[in-house]
Amino acid sequence: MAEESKIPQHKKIYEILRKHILSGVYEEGSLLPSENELCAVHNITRPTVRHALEALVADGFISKKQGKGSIVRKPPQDIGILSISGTASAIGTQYLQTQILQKPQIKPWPENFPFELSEIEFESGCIYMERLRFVDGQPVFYDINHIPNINLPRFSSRSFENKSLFETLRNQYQIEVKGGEQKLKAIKADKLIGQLLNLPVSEPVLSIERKLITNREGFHIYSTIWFNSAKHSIFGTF
Amino acid sequence: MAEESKIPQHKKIYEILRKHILSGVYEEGSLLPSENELCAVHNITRPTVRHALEALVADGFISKKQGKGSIVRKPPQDIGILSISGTASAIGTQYLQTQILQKPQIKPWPENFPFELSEIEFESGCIYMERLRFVDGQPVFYDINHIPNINLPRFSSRSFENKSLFETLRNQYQIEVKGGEQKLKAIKADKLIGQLLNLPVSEPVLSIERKLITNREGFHIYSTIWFNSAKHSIFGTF
DNA sequence: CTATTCTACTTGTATTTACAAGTTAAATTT
DNA sequence: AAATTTAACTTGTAAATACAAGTAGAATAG
Repeated sequence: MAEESKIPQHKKIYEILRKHILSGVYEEGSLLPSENELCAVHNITRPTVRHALEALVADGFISKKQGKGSIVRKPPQDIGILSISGTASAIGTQYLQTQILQKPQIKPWPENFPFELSEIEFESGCIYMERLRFVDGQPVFYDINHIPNINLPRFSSRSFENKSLFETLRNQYQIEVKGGEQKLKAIKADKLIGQLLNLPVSEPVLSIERKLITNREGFHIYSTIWFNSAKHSIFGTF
Repeated sequence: MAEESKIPQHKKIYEILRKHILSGVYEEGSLLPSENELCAVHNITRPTVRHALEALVADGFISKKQGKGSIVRKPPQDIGILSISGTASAIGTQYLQTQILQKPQIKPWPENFPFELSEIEFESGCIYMERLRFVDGQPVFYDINHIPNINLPRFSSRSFENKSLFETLRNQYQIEVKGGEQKLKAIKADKLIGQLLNLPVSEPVLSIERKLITNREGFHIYSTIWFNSAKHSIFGTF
């Protein structure tokens, strides 16, 4: 047989599965054939199949669950149009100063919370905090955070002045952000935002609402961020 | 020896290397110990080491080069503060209509182009195109694209009405977007942008400037996008 | 009928082995 | 001295194998 295959096996399997997911052969939420089935069908070994599947996981086409299988996800259609991947550093922490406007405080969830909460999240109440962050002495962004008060001993007494909230969660509580969703908008600054960010009212401000998914099932972090983009941009690599 | 290790080996190696990169044991741009060295030091096998390294690649801590080694990257510090990862679908292509304002056209690069170009990019000129995109009959975003005119036969005669520019590049030319950088701002609409997006002048508009890195070395895609966020948000999962 | 156990699946972890292919610098040849 | 070849690295691909661990449904015991 003529070996026209310069592309590796795992890449071929990746491409086949990717195409099938995008073209709807496998429906969203359904299971991919098991790794052993894929081995048999394509006549390759399991490590190779797993290599392909890991790439599909990394690219968001599937998620895997031990004992169950590989679940087809909503495909990241329209890739690149406005989409962003990877991890970005906004401005660089070294020049970023943080002022805590509201120390972590246990409260009930606000009414009309823009995201749907699970029962356990709702019953546990939330930890609320507000921060204002400065670059070169000028306020650049203001963020409020809602975190479910589930198994976070001593959290509200920790300092977040110079530490990243997320590094603390990772190091002290083994909570890692796995992904999330967000909405971006350009809006006019209202009176409060204008005051905080030192901007005239109705100047454009970038607003981000996000829900972050963590490695703890049902544990989400909710943030709203207002960004003063007059003198700075949000810069990100991905 | 007491086996207190419930966490897998590859995860342990990942954590060790991650910590060392973040704490500056390995400088940016330098090489990690080779896979075989890591095997010897930690007394594990190469597939396990590679598993850990693949995770580091996925998380942006290193990049790898065959024959050379694993290169330490600028760590994605400040993860989560304003950072975005994964792949997002902005609005969903099914409701998105595209109007080509300027068909792909070969031009020299504009003066004062905001990004630095490689010599080969500059000498080849660029393919320029403008699109206006609609949701529910209303203009939602306007984008201009600069693509280096390197080995893209028949490109300027292709239709992009209903296809994603990026899908075309992937399917017809095997060009894949591997990453990139971008700047986001909230700005006031000027006269032109206001006209195109059907907005009063000085309404807030979201602007994105991006440089995309592809699997072709030295081949980048440059885009500027203006987004009307009055009635829609940019929504993304990651 | 209910609760438990078992079994047959699934993916997860890990070793061992072998060769291919790209990179770099030393050794050799011209 | 310069160009070429070689050797010693590096990561990339891929097989064969084994067992661990989670899931779900069937079989069983109460």
